[in-house]
Parts: sequence; C-alpha cells; structure tokens
Amino acid sequence: MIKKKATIKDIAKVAKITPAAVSMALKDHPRISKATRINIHKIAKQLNYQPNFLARALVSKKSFTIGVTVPNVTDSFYAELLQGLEDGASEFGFNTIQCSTKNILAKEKSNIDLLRNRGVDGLIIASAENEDPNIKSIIDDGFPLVMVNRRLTGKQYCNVVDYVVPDNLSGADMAMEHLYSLGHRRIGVITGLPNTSTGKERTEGAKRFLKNNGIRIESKLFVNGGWNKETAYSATNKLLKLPDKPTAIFAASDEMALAAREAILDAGLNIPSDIALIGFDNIAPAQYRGIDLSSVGIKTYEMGKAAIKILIEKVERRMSPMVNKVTMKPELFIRKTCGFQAYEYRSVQSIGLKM
Amino acid sequence: MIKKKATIKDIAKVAKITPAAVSMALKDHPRISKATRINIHKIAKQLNYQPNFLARALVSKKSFTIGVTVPNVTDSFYAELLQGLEDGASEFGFNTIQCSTKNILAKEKSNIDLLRNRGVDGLIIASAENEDPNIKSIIDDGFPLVMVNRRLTGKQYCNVVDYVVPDNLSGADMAMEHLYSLGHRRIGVITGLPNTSTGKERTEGAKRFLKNNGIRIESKLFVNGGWNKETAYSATNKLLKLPDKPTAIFAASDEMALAAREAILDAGLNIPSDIALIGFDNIAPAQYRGIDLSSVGIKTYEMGKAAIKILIEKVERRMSPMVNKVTMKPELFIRKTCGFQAYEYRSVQSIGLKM
DNA sequence: ATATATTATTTAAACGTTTAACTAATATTT
DNA sequence: AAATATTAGTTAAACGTTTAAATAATATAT
Repeated sequence: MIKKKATIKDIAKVAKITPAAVSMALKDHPRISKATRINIHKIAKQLNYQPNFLARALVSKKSFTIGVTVPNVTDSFYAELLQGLEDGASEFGFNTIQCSTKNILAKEKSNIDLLRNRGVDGLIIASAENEDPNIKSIIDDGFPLVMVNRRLTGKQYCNVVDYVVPDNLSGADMAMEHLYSLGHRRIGVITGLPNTSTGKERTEGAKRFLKNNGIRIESKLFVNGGWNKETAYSATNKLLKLPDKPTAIFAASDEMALAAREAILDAGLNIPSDIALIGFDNIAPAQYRGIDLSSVGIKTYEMGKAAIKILIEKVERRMSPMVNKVTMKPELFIRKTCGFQAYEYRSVQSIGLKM
Repeated sequence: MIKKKATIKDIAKVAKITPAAVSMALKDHPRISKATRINIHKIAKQLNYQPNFLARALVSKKSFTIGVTVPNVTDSFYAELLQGLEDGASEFGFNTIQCSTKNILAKEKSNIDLLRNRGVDGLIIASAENEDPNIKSIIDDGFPLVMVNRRLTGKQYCNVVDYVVPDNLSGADMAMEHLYSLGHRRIGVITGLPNTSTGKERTEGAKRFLKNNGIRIESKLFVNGGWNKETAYSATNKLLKLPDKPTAIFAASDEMALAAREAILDAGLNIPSDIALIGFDNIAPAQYRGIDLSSVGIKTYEMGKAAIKILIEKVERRMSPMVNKVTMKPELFIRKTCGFQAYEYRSVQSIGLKM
C-alpha cells in the first residue's frame, strides 16, 4: 500500500554496479570514477532517492540527531530555548527530537532511554535536577551531553559535564537591587523548585543580596512557587496573607511572576503601588502592554544555540577532553511593575464599574 | 570512549542460546520455553538491556515515532497543540519528532523528507498550505498522514486525507456576531495567510457574516496579518490610518490580535472604547489580567490528541480505508476587549503620568 | 617483457534486530 | 512399534547502509 522509496540497491540495479559502489559514488568518493559518479547522481535524482537514516545510523553510529529534554513546551521560556536548539542544530545539519519531563525524574529517565535507543548522537538536557541520577548515568556512560539552563550542583560531577546556564546569582542580585533601589526593604520571594540549580541559585542570590544589605532573612518571605502557575498562584497568596506582607515580590521565573500578578490583582491590590513585582527570564508575554512585567533575563535563544554548538562539536570530535562551562550574563528589563515607570495596573475593584 | 550498551547478542552469549531465541524470548514468544524466557528477562535486566530502535525499525518497518511539522514552536497556539500531540502519542507508546517550517514551503519539504527518512511511522502536518505540493506527494505515496489545524482546500484532495481542524466558518461567525451585537458595524479584519485553510476560512466566515447582515464588504477593511506579530502590527496600523477607521477589529489569531492590541495602544487609542478587539485561538496569554482578550477558541490540546489518535489507528491498521474528517466546535470567550465587560485598557498617553 | 603502481570496482562483513523456515528432540496417538 | 504431533530451539536471510580488504584491469616504470 505504502509506495516504497528507492534504495541504493535500486540505483545499483539500474546502473549495473554494486550497491557499495553506489554508496561511494553518492558521497563522491574519489575511488569511484568521475563518469560513474555523475551517472549515479543522475539516476539517484531520477528515482528520487533519499538515504535511509535508520540504516545509515545503524552502521555508522551517527544519526545527526540530538535528543532534547525540557520540563515542558508550553512555558514560553522553553519554547524559545527549543527554537534556539532547533535552529542551532539545523545550522550544523542536525535535527532534534524533543521530549518533556514535567519535572518528573522517572519521566526524564524514560525519555532519556528512549532518545538514546533511537540513536541520538548526543543529549541536551534542560530538565535536570541538582543531583540528577539520570545525568550521572549518562556521564558514566561517556555519552555526549550538554546541560542547558539547569546544571548539576553536586561537587563531584559539576566539573565533569558541559553546561550553558544563566548567571543566576547575578540575575537575582539585579532583581533585588532594582527593588531595593526603589525603596523596598520587605521583599517576598517566590522561589523555583529548590532541587534545580536555577531554583537554588536564584534563591541564594536573593538571600545574599539581603545579607549584603543588612536585611534580615525571614523564611516566611520565601515561598516555593514550584516553577508553575498553579503553585505560584497559591504561594503568592501565602505572601499576601502575611500580617506584615511584603511591599515587593521577586519571582524566580516570569511564568511564576505572571501567576503572582494574577493573585495580587485578584486580591484587590495594585501593581506596583501596593506591591511591586519582578520576574526572571524575560519571556515574550512579559512584554505585552498591560503586562509590562519588569524582569531579569538572558538571551534564551542564544543560550540554546550555544549549548547545541558545544554539543555538536563534542559529537563531531567524538568527545574532546574539554569541559565547557558557559554562563550567560543577565540583563535587567525595567518595565512597569516595580513603580519605576509612571504607570499602574489596577485590580478590577479599584476601578469600579464604568462603561 | 562511549560505553556501549548491551545487545541481544550479549544476552545470547551469556545465556548460551542464539540471538534469535533471545529476541523471541524478550517478546514472550510461546515458541520459547517458560524457563528460558524467564532466564532471558533476568539477564536482560542484569545487563540493562535496551532494545535498539534503529535496528528494530529497520527490519520491522515500525519505529513507533510520529513526525510532526508546525509553523513554529514559539506561538502559544502551536505549543499547546504540540503538547497535545506529544501526550497523545505517548499514551499509545509512540514518540514525536517535531520540526518547524516557518510557513516556508521549501522548509516544509525538507522537514518532511527528513522525518520520513528517519523512519517515522506517520506524519502530523500542522503547517500545510491550501494546495500544498508536499502534502500531495505524501498522499500519492500512500504514507499515513493526518493534517491538523490546517487542511487542504482543493477539491480533488480534500476528501482523501484525514484531518482535525477548527470550524473556522462558525468561529469567525461567532466573533463577528459578538462585535455586531455590541453595536459594531464597521469591523476591520486582520486575516491570516490566505493560502492556509484557517486564513481563508476565517476570512470567508467574516465576509459571510457581513453579507448575511447586509453590511457592505469593503476590501480595505481586510488586511493581511501574515500569522505573525510583526506583519499584524503594521497591518493594524493600516486600519488605524483609514479616514473612516473601524470601530472594532477581528484578528484571525490571538497572536495577531495581541500585536494589533499593541498597535492600537501605541496609537493612543483605548480598548475597547475607541476600538474593540477580538481574536481567535484563545491562547494562554489572552487570558492574563491586563490583556483579557476576548477570543473564539477551540480545545487546542484536545485537537492535537484527536489527530494523533486517528493517525496511530491508521498506522496500526496499516492504512484503513476510512477517511476521518473532524471539526472542532469553537467557543466564544468573552473577556474585556470588546466592551461587553466594564473595563477598559487605556494607552499610556491617555492616562498621563502619575507615580 | 616483467614488475610495480594506479585506478575502478567488487566482495564480504558489519550494525542490531526480526521472522520464516528448518531441525532435533520429546511426547502423543494409533 | 511406527506414525504423527508438539515443543524448543537453531539457521539463515533480511532491512539499507557503510567500509575495509580483495581483485581485476590498465598504465607506468624498469
């Protein structure tokens, strides 16, 4: 039923030479005479020959495919990262296979197994946890790997594996500094998952800032937003219900910041007059008018491209002895949720009805 | 350097039987005695055996992989669709490989070739054009295919290929009706690419509505938004510069509606009091407070799941003679950009500075 | 004219599986 | 006891490619 594609054997039959010769001719091996090479190319075009990657990968142990795991694809941050990875890969003639792990270790494991069994040449992992056993086993196998966005934090492995990550400490510092400079002294922090490097380091950065500026660290001002909207929304409510609630909130991701934003407005409070808000990642929705979320961000798309470049170089060189550790400089994007701009978002109640 | 994985041969050596027997034992073929089957499974687990999909796919012509093409992954609509596709596939033990085409036919072709050469069992195409030659060649080859979101509109092929698409005519109708019911008679339309079924049909639906309600169709009120933010932004400006500019705008996608929103606010106009705005797709960012974009939407995630289900059924049955054509019922999500709600988004100028 | 080098191709094995067909051993039927 | 059936494997070929090694044919050097 399915019309089958022409193979090397078909070409061989037409050209009356062996499949091996065809294979060589197609890659313009000098061993094959110019005349036959031209002939073979012609026949290949006539038969619309397309090489079978499966067969090629099986024998040559090279699939020109990179496996990628991310927590999810619906988060704008990962969408942009994926785009960078995909575009970067295609520049080198590689493709990507993507899987989401939903921050579940078991799902990550099955995804990694699956990708490796499908013969990917290397892995980009954007979904790792701090002491991720899945990563460790990839490293133990000596399999080409570059971590992106998140990395391992454990001492023994963190100098062994390549990564491209944001400078989370500086980023958090910039966010806190911005709030501080606007007069905020009581700052709530919606943290990411503490078992991720991004979660851990952004929290650390915030704490370090407080310490450096002589502000007491109150644990109740740090609430776990779980890297997702739902958890972040209720985490924000915890902050808002505090008797001495913060005057500003730093969320460790824009995704969570946007959820915090909803929670704040739902509580009838205004941004930034009642509560200032800053996020991290500088995702596209943060930039819409009416959102105008101030945020610390890195060049996410570039981060993806950088990671894939390192990985493909490793793959091509069949594992170089170099370990590349790249950190991306964060930038502060001042918009309108921290009170620096003359603009205010008001909850529905505070506006009242008018038509 | 790279530690190599255990193969069937390794198991065979340990168990002192042939690879063929191992292969059968692993899939619990009754030909193999219970005792050896158990033994083989045990050894497989010990050696951490993982089947090589490439080899398996090569011989069995089955890879349990579905190829997917979308225009891009950064558009929230496609991100959600992809999630549905991926989740749906994994429910059936399948995986997806995704590529973006950026609405470029040549890129679509190379992606499709690539996916097929990598041995995918079927294709989900979400990026097709109306008379897409790439689709036609897939059909001619009898290769399993389900189109999603967009379909072919040409007569000869549209009854041959499976698809799951929104009911664009009704959707456009609902959007226009909503604006009409709020008193709007002069409605601008930001259309999608006319060479896509979604673009064509949503425009058609809008025109049909106008006709049915005795409103003259003015071609200058229809501007091409090209399915992307940049084009939609300038398309909106064209509408706004009209001497008798529309009192409302219907954008054929939320992505474009959000760009239109920026353009309107940038022009110093208020939404909805100066101009009402409605989109299509009901993507997540439309729902943020401060955006509150009214929109017509379908269950995008479910659409993805439905498409993958149909495809996998075709793949499993090795092409059934049935052609499934599914349309998804649209829903109207009334938020605050059409003036129905007591809320208004104002441009910066109209608020003036205040701190 | 013989030995050596060069060129163009073929042969054969391999990658890791699957599967149909064959075989040997044991069990069941007549 | 001979004929037949069942069980539990083994053998061999295949999937579509790649690649090292062998070979044959021709050209060049001695």
